[in-house]
Amino acid sequence: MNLALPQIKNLSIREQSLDTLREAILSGELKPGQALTETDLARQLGVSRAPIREALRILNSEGLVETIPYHGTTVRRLTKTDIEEIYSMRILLETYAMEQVIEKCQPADLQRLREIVDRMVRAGDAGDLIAVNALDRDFHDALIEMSGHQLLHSMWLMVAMKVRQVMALVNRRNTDLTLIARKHLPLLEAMEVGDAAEAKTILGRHIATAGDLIAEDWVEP
Amino acid sequence: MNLALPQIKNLSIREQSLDTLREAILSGELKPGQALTETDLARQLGVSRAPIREALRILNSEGLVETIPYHGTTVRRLTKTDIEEIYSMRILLETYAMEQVIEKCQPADLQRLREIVDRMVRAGDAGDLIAVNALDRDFHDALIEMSGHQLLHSMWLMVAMKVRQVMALVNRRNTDLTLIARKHLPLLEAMEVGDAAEAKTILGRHIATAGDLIAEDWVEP
DNA sequence: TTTTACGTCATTGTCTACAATCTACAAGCG
DNA sequence: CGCTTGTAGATTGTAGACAATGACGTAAAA
Repeated sequence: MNLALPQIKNLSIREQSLDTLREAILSGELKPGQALTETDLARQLGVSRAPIREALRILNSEGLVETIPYHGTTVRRLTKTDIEEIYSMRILLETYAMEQVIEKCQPADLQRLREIVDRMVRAGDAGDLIAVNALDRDFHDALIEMSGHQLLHSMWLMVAMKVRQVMALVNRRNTDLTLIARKHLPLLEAMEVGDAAEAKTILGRHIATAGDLIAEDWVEP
Repeated sequence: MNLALPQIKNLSIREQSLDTLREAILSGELKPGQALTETDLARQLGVSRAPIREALRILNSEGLVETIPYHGTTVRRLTKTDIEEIYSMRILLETYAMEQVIEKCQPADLQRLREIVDRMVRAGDAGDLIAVNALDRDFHDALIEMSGHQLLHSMWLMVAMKVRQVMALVNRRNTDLTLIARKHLPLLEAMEVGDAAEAKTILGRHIATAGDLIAEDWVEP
């Protein structure tokens, strides 16, 4: 018997609340400084306070919200220093992953990355900003994943979340999409010839310039 | 009026429970695989389940425990791979911190480190294992802190917790205390002359050998 | 006018009771 | 005997009520 029935997912209310709130924060729907009162959230999501509280504790330990006892929970504010730290940590984690991946040098991995970049280039030519961003995330996510380093991956998830949030909050200046996509090409080439030093340099610069652009005209509300 | 009265700490029950449980895990009192039933914990700590649950959610997102829905929470098991990952991450984070610290080169920082090492050497000569360990932690903690990188610090806290747990669980072979303490001396010298490359190399080896010793004869229960 | 004391209100912290779910084992059926 | 199905016990998930705390405004006193 195999009817290909869809898996029934029965996530707990806590998990659903957590996902909803986190998504709202990362998408910029909930802005830094915004107060999150448990009662309101519970009413809005149609649940009781208990699962909301547990979700908020998790978001707190993820560094997305801040809680002051008996005072309230707010979406964590992002300073310019935060941005710089996020991007410097990105460089550290990703270049390390790059090193590990090149060391193992699995052809299948390289092909997977190349496919992502190809699609990114096509999306860039088509002017599809959203697709380019999604594929860019996929690329860097894949890189970390391919390192096979679980702890690295979990740390990177934290940083990647904050990157998403920053990207959602920043007033995107008219960026050259085709340029972003094509910037990944020399990186891929360095990986294919196994030049770890070159690949790390390119990747580092790639991330640093992206971070600098954002940190440069970051205005704190 | 200044009676030097001790500060009255009125931490929430959740925080107290969290600290208690975390300490129990990191000290090895609660061993990997150990089941943590909310009702039992609540009864033992003399509180209700609600704050216990919130504490467990936090420990879960810190990676110290694992929760399976409707099944229970257990202390996370540590595999040999986990150990290797923990120590490789330590190297990555600490060498980066070292780079940052040397770049800024504050004499006061160096002096602070030297004081810690001096005390460590003395404790080593006195055969005080506990003091040596505490001072070793202080040293590496100070190094990270002096980098002034908050995000780095928060990530390092996660790794440092797991290091503590591993250290508590491993059957310590009769290590040469004076050797451990004195191993920090060449590191300090490299820092004082501002030789970043040398300092990073020494630090990396220092941590790697410590990790290898532990990973080597790690037996999973 | 300034300062202090106090009461009100909103919000979080905690507790208890009840519902939902899982595991394991026993009972029914071929 | 083997498989499925039902049931019991334990554990987690959720809800709602109540207590504790802190902020703010108001009024009384210096």
